Amino acid sequence: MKTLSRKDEIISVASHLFNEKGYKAVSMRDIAQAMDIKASSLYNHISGKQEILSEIILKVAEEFTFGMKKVVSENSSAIEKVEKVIEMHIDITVNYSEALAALNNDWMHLDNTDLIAFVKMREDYEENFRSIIKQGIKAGEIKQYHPEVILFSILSTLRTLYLWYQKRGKLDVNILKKDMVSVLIKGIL
Amino acid sequence: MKTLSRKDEIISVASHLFNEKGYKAVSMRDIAQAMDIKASSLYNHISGKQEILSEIILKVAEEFTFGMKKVVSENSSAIEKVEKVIEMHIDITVNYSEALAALNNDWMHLDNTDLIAFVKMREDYEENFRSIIKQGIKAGEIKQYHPEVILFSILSTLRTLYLWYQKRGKLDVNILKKDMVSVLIKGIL
DNA sequence: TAACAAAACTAACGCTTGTTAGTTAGAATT
DNA sequence: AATTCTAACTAACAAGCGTTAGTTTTGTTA
Repeated sequence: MKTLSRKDEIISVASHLFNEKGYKAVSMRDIAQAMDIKASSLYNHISGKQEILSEIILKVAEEFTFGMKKVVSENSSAIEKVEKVIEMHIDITVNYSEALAALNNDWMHLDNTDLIAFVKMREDYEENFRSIIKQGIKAGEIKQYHPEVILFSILSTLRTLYLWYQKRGKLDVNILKKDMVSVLIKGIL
Repeated sequence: MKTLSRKDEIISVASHLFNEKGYKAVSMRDIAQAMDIKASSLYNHISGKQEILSEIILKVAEEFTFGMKKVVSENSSAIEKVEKVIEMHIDITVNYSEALAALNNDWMHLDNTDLIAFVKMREDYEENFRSIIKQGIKAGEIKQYHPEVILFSILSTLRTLYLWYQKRGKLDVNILKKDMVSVLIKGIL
């Protein structure tokens, strides 16, 4: 196991604090204090507060983008693809649960190019998911509900999962996958 | 139609700004500027920034508490109660969509007694919902999934609804209710 | 052990924050 | 007409913010 670089430590500590109070409510002095150093020392490792935020958010956003790309390229039914997306979400949630707080609540504090990049990734992601659902409806695999309502319903649950995962003490991943797939899929078959 | 008091105007403007950027990212000067007055003038109507936040959040939280109390006291099946809860959520979302942003994302910035009161209301609310679901499972109306997973899945969707309602341009309430009830209920029958 | 790099420190900067004090202009009430 | 109320204003405060410059400590390598 590789040891964390000092920069990675900062990002990890910051993720934890952002998760609790949000980006704007956490100061550089807060982050430094949690590491038992002074705020100015942080600047030996990172260029500023913005860099911390964008590293946290964009890293996870890229995971989602990559995962979705993989699912879309697969040769399988729409329902199977939806299952894969659900499982991907759960895997990312388990590995990055604190970063997901920043991604969900603080993305609007990204600046300029990072903000644009993030919004684009998010829109593309949703559009890909929407396509899978539409395909499934057309193929008769999925009920004829408004695709937007199905998309919204599933995505809301997946995007909020990090909160419940943190609260209900780190549930078993495989059980979680099985239950979530059941509950989210059975309703649309 | 009663005209808004100056205090209510402040709360309305603040809700809008909190909805866009979050409580900590909005300054008293921002709120004042949006009303074309100076920040210090706000203090003729409210005691401070904290009061604005707690008025926004607690008012909606009490709506939820009241609505849930009403549903619980009804003499109807578990599934009917779940339907009522969904419809109540949609009604509140339509009437307070901007306040819901603060309730969901900024509740942790409430202080002392307000924070305690809010967390209690939230826990009670979830516990009531959980009971309805457990009843429904015991009565054979609802599938034998883990109650926590059903609770989480439905509640996530309802709690995030305000975001979609804002984005997809104010959908028709009755259509929304019908679709949401279908999608959320059919999966657990 | 001398040299070098990594990572901490102190001190301070200009700016923004929530809030207070004291004042003023206009409207409503007596 | 005199008084009170409402709601705005200017000016300032102490504290906190992100960040920079320059210096010192720490640990590794030659």
